[in-house]
Amino acid sequence: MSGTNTPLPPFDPICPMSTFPIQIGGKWTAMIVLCLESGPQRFGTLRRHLQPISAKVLTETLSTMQRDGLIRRHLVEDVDGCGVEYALTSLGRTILGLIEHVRQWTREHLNELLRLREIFDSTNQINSAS
Amino acid sequence: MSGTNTPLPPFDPICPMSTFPIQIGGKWTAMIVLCLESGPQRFGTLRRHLQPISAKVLTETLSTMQRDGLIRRHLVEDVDGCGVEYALTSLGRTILGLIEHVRQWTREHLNELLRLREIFDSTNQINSAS
DNA sequence: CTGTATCCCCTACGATACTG
DNA sequence: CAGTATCGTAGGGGATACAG
Repeated sequence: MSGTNTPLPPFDPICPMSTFPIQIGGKWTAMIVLCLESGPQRFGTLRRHLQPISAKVLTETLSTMQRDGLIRRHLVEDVDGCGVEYALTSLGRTILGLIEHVRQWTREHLNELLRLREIFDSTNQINSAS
Repeated sequence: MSGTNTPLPPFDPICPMSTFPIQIGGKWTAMIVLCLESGPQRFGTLRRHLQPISAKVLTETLSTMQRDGLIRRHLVEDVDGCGVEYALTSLGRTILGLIEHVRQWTREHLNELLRLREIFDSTNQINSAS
């Protein structure tokens, strides 16, 4: 009823690039590709969907992706005026395959990596006091 | 005879991460994994092999990789004294698969991406004079 | 709604010099 | 040979405010 809900799910925790950074393009590129997988999205929708992202960074990333031919931008007619939509190109869709491989690796091996990291950190007590 | 040549090829130009950054770990992580694919390597050999890398960054990267269980470090006996060798662990070997996928994507799609980028840049003449 | 324009900050990365 | 110790830097990312 309220109508302004995001039409997409709140965003699935993907491969946690913070713990082991496997990055495709910028920090948000892969997530944007995933957001666009099921169809074109508006700027505002992407923004809400990617939550803590700033307008500036989203604009920058989308611009770079358009430059590289990963997405296409087109205007849409809205009730209250102008709107913009972003859609994956066929080249952009090829990124989906890459992401899938990354996610698969993550599913299979990230836990072990994290476990070994913890063991290493607790073995070599580097920082405890100053 | 001279003996100090790098036993490995000068380094194959991999997926040019500078033109389209697809990064696994740090800037050099993937390349180090590739260097170690065919067997353990000494610190100095890696250094020469990765050429413009600084000792500090190489040390840092190797340390991180060891922490994450991607490589193992062990001492070796040399003619003139101490030496160190780095070798891939089984977990580290799983990265090879990831890299292969990235390289395949690169082979198949990077040229098109670069072409589209050039077209975009020449169409939107952004920077020419001030 | 869809962006620009600033400003700031932090972290990789790099250059250089020095040590066991 | 295999690193440490410093110092410096560039740029990616973030917060906030403003504009068409």
